[in-house]
Amino acid sequence: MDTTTFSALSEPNRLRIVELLIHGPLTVGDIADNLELRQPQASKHLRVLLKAELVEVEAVANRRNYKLRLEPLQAMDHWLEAYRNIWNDRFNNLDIYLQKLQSENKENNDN
Amino acid sequence: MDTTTFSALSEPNRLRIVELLIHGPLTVGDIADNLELRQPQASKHLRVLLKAELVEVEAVANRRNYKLRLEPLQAMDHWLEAYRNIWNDRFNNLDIYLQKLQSENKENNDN
DNA sequence: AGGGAATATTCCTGTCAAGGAATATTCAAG
DNA sequence: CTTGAATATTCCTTGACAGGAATATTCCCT
Repeated sequence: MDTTTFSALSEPNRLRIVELLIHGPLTVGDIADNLELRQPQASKHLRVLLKAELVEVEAVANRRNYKLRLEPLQAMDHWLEAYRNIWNDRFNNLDIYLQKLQSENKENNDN
Repeated sequence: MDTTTFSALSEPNRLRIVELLIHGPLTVGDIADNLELRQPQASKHLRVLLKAELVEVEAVANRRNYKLRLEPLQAMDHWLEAYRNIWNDRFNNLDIYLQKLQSENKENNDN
């Protein structure tokens, strides 16, 4: 897992940008307006997201359409899998434990 | 989604600590040895992970056993869900497209 | 060609984080 | 109660990063 993804998302405004772009590509100005950022800061944050490959640009005339890239998020998802296994196991163990309790309880009632 | 989790994991050594603790609780010294960190740096990184609630401590005598906490990772997993939906949709669309191509091809062969 | 809109870049400044080195704290054992 | 092991904390220095303000760039339109 590459820390650049985490690094890019550790800045609140950049996280908000990523969350905003989930609905579709947006222009720098639109992003700045939506998040109440000044245009230069929006540009700067987008440049970081670009280097982290969390975003891609399409230039159309004067404007730049920034679009979300899913690959780094998929990598995160894949990285999480090892941990997901842990909490799933724990859930399963709890489940088995409860079933065991229940069957023991049934036996007691049968006596 | 809280940026403190991303922030904590954006430091390579801290990420390595989290990846190391997946196998079970470890002592500060063990962590430092495993990752070839100096003890004070290990302590400092653990303090950050502690504040981010990615880790918890159990003091036993002289030592401190640091143990992974899954909640922030579960939160990340939950946050990713919105994006997972996107790439699943895309996969489904591609799948449907391929099925459509296949059935059209069959029709052509039938003619 | 010139003006204005959209965006990027630069410069400056303040803040924060990380590593190194040294020191403080806490605990068990003799 | 002293020593040594394990850990935390402090101080210092350095580098990265974010925001503000100003400016540069690129493009369309007339």
